Amino acid sequence: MGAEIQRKQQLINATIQAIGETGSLDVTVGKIAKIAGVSSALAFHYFGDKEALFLAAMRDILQRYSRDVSAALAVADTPEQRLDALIRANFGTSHFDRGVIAAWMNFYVLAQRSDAARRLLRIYHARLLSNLAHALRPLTGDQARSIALRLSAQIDGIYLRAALNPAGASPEEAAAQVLATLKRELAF
Amino acid sequence: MGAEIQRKQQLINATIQAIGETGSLDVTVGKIAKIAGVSSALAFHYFGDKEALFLAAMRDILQRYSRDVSAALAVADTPEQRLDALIRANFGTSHFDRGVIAAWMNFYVLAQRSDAARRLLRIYHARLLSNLAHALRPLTGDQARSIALRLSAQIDGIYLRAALNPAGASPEEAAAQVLATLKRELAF
Amino acid sequence: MGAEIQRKQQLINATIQAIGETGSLDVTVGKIAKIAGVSSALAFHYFGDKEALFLAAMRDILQRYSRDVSAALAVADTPEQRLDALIRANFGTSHFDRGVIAAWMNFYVLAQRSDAARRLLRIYHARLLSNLAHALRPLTGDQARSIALRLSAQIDGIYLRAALNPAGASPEEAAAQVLATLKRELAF
Amino acid sequence: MGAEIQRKQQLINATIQAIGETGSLDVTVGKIAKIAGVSSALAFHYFGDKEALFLAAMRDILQRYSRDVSAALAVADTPEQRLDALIRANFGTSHFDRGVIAAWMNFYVLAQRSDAARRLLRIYHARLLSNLAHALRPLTGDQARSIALRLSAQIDGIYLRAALNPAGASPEEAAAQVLATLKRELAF
DNA sequence: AATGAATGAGGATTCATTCAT
DNA sequence: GATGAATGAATCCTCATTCAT
Repeated sequence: MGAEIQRKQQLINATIQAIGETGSLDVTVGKIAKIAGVSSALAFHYFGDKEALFLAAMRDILQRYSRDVSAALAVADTPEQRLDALIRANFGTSHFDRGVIAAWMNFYVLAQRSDAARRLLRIYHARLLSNLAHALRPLTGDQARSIALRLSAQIDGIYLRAALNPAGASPEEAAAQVLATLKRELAF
Repeated sequence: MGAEIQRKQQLINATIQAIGETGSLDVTVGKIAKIAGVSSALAFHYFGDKEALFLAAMRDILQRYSRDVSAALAVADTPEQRLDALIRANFGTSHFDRGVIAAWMNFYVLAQRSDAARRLLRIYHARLLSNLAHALRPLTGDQARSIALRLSAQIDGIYLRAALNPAGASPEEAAAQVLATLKRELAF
Repeated sequence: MGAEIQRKQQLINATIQAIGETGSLDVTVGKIAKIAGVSSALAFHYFGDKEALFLAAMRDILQRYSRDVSAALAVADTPEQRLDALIRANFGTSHFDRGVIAAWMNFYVLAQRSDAARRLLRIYHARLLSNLAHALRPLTGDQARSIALRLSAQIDGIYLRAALNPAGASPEEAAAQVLATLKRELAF
Repeated sequence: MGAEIQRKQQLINATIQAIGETGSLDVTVGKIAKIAGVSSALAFHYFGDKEALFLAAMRDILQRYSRDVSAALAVADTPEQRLDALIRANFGTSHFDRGVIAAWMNFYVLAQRSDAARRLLRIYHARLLSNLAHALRPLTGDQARSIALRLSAQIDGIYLRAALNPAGASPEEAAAQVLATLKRELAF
């Protein structure tokens, strides 16, 4: 029982690591299993097929992200602090793990053909949007949703560039850009 | 001679179409060749291997985009018109062709492991940035580059969402969001 | 465990047979696998690639040959008997199996580009030479090695002709020729 | 017309060279043609198919060998000189060209399935045998043919070893071994 | 719960060969 | 006489997946 959860987590971690090494989903289940230290048959036993394994990994990544956000929001008292926390949460160092980056990029690809992936992505988008809008409302009223939209898109765009160009902007600078945009929105 | 160019273009178009149908690079060269109406051996004859074929397709997409941008800039007289043209050029209907979208998403994936892809992506990023900064300079002076950075990232982020969620914002609305951000930057 | 050894041996036997049917290494792994009654994937699973499979087959042939030689030497008491046994061991009927002949001919070809094959061939040459020289020493002293050299080369040459020309000399006649040369060497 | 002969010879030389570089017949006609500086289609035009091209190359090698033998015999006056010339002709430096060696090894392979190759090989064997026997007759009478058989086989066997082990015996030493055997036969 | 053994299906790539020009 | 263009047919090898144990 506990063993099952443990094995699954091992496999999920191995998946993220393996994807990170190749940069793509072209990783054999055999390789993932080897990293996890189990047989590939076990991966099928627990997840059914390869795509399910990848989705589980993505779900895991999103959950960790959610926890980060919750933790950050928990210690934020004012709307301004909330916004700051929300934005910074997207550029934490854990987001720049090779495996996590690769998972995200492939997630975008998968979202085009897999309903499950698309659904998951929508949820992430909606949650980010709603979090931002919620924090913005006291400050901007009706404009909240619209501003949240622009901010969240910019977050993804900046993440994309930072992730694909490690020599470029640092996570801190990346967050700073979004915060700058926020400042301008509030000033407007 | 002319035949070679023609065949190559056929294959490139077929590649984009095929990628669009699957949403991923998991398309057999055989399928691409069939769409192009030639043998798969010919694809190898002309491009060497599958990755080269895909890169050629991506290069083709970027070239068309460049042409669009140039054409749009050619009829813009003021800095404001320039910015408007640059932003709108990213949301033209051709960008929302299934094949083009799929190519972009997979391009992000490929950029993680293929030097050639990464190089190509950098060039695109740099050019967009430089175009925006150039148009901004007369209006914002020193701030131009920094603003351009935020705008270009937002362009990608908004494109990502629009592309992956056809039911969401329309291309026009997408462009409008970026223009809104521009307005706020200029007002600041 | 035992299954692995068994399957490998099946595949090796099938390889020898298949090579014998074509006379060359231009046999598909698929055909070999079919003869062995397993899937071609299994052949790759166990041997890695086609060349390794062929080398395993050649190693197998050489091992059987070694065993034949050992068995023959075991019942030989005098140097003369030893020499007779050694020479005859090279012309046993098992050497004239189509597959074995084909394997040898292709072995010579492979030896030109495969280090593993060349190494294997050297070992065979060295062992034959040393066996002959050892048996000759009591009879010829210092001349042993030099005589062994001439005898072993002649063995290969005569085998070559007998193998490629089944209508020519019989194995017995072939052995007789070498024994004749031995007689002359000893008489000298 | 003269052009045809020239082109054919170019292709034959290229074949021998190409085979020498790989050590096997696994050379593409394209590569051979490139070495020859012509199109691969031309090779087919002149030779019909790949095997015919290889056979032509082998025929060419055998002809040169024949010429060497004739030339050597032409200046030999006594039977002893004849034998010496015949034996040495088999170990001339031209026999140790990589391409020539590779051609021989592959010739043995081809002889197993190609009638044309087998026929060619028989002719070579028969001619060597007859040449040796002819030279031996004045010295050994009835024994000539039998001795010639042993010598010719030894020639092939020693060539095989020298060819496959360039670090081993030199051509001179190789010839010396056969001459030593000849001496013992004559002494017997 | 866990795996070793086995495979079907497929896919990239190669190459001898053809043929119109 | 000579070739560029084109392809059909293979073949090696991989891998997700299954299943008996």
